[in-house]
Amino acid sequence: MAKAKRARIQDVAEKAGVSTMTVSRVMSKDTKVSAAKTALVMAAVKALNYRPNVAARRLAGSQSFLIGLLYFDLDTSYVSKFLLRGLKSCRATGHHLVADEIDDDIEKSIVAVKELIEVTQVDGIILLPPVCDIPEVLSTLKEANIPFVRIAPDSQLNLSPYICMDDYQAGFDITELLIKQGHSKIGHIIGNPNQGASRLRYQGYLDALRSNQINVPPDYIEQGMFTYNSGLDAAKKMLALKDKPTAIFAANDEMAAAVISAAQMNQLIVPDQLTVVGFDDGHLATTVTPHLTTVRQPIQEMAALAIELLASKKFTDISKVPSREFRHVLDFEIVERESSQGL
Amino acid sequence: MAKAKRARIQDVAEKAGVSTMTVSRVMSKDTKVSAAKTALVMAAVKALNYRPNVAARRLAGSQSFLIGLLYFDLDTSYVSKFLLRGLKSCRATGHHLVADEIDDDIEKSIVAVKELIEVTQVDGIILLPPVCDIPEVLSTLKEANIPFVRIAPDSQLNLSPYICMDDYQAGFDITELLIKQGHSKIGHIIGNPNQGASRLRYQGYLDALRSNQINVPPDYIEQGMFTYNSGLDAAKKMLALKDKPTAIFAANDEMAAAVISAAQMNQLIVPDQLTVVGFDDGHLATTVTPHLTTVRQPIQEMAALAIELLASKKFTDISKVPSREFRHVLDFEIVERESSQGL
DNA sequence: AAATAAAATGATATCGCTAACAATTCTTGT
DNA sequence: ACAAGAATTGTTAGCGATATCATTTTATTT
Repeated sequence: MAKAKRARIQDVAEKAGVSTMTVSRVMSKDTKVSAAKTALVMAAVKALNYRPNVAARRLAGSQSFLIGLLYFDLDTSYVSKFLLRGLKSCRATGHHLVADEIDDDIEKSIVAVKELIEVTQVDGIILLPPVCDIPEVLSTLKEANIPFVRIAPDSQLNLSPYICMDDYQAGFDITELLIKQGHSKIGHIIGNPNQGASRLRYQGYLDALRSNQINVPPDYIEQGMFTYNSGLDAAKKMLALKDKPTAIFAANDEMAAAVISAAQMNQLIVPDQLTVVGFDDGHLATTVTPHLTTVRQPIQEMAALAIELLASKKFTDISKVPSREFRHVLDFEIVERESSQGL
Repeated sequence: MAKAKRARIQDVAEKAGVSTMTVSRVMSKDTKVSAAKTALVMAAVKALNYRPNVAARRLAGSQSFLIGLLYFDLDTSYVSKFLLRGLKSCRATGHHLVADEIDDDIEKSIVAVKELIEVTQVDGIILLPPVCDIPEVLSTLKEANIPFVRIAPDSQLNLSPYICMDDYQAGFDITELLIKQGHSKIGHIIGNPNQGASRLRYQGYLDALRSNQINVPPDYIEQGMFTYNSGLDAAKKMLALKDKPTAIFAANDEMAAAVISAAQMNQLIVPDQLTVVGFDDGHLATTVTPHLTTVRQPIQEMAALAIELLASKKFTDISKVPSREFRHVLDFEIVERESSQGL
């Protein structure tokens, strides 16, 4: 079987007995084409295994098929997971990803964003946390009238479509898991107060305790910053208590890893003498010993959905979409590993 | 100042007083154009700030302006550093990156590679370690006659251009740093024996000791696997010795982090009672406490160079390039942090 | 210096698709 | 049932570059 050349739009048009424009319309799902012709075209597309030539579309049309990604390099693992999956999804739609780092120098970053929009002509932009909550970035995008999707934003939820997971519920569930295992002396290390997720996870923790009629002393709750060091400090304090907790829920894996280190310094065996659970399921979760029980964030799924939303052009004219359709909540998953155990 | 539309090749041609083909030739550095015309064109290009339209080039020409990246998800931080920088470099040349994961299922992976070549029509491929040493992948690429660049390959160095750092020298230098600081009881945890870098770092360590007339007992050398756990086991053994080392050089940061944990379990203060150095300068290096003294791998620089090589088309016809030009060695850097200290 | 070969340059026809508008068919009100 | 308007479909002309081949210029040989 000789390798046939890639089918072109004309081949499809001929096979379906319609004009190329009709095929083009079907492919871009844009204008309305009668159901009958749509079916004909779809059949021809499938038969010929037709996939539009992206270069030609870009040249002829007004779309660039480029999607921008703005990130802040706090957590490389988060960014890279997102990126790798995003790249994959892009391939399916013929889009390409253009990534740009936002740093502490907001002014300079804004210039970079503007350049991204003007020079690269992206069709849409994805904002990773915490970029998705920088007012200057948001207003720049609004002004430029560029569609954008935010990942796990913390504020101004009616501003754009966004994708998130239910941090509150996850905090609740993982705390309740500990309770079901017989723990009642459960400590918590709160995450960086600047990030909304910290608050939600903390609230979930509190409510899980409350709904099970469990009281914990204020010493069982420490403020962390999502960093290893902050987790270490918090854990040291908590483990120095006369009546120490039997389980500690850290608001991310990095701090949970620190709790394990602190426990080891105190000759406490995890999980026998102290249960530790984290949040994120990043690389660290399976790096430290014992491996962390944690909440798996659906980062890959978020990436796929973000690309899909932007590619669908559903939000191209954002004013036509009721803001209640902005919210996309993805499921999380609790991954039980060796760092937790019943009493 | 009204925003002028982007200059096209025709604008440049007119301004330079030549044909569009001449401009095209200059832009793609392909055929020879007289020095005089080249200068004219370059001047016009600069004056108009002309940048070729990638979509048009792709449509008209035979290049796809796509570069494939094959990775194996061993070390997310490595991949993502590479990716982020690669994406940036691509923007400059108008290329795009298509990433594909290779996993343990080699057969399936080969299919994926073939698809990458045929469907995506990449102009070239970058192989990250350890993909760059999988014979099946290499032979597939050779057969398809696709230009490729390997990053830190271990074998068959005359097969393709490659980019690496001098692992041997880095192992030598960091060991000598410890010696200069007064250490002579220096242990080493060897990396995964399947990766050539392990051997080179180990050899550098040995030679640094030898050239300083230092002998260490065989107990000071342990085999690790580049994983945290393997490092932990190795460190425990070494720290249980009656005459323990005063410094340990682990062949990567992950194992070095484990050494620090082991030290803490043994009530040893790092760096006062034990100096620990790693290799990589990944995320972990500044996550653990104390921060690791380590060798910074020039990953970003490697990414930039890889894209540059592929974009330059210098290696399009690999048979015309003497294999001595394959080798590109980039400088490393020793980063001193708190985990090391003189005696 | 004429003849020939080699190198540099230019003209033209696409590449595969969509924008913009023209033509056709289908609704619908009266 | 017929005209006016709405919805669908088709026609044509590029988008901005390169491939290919034709032409001109320059270098080389005798």
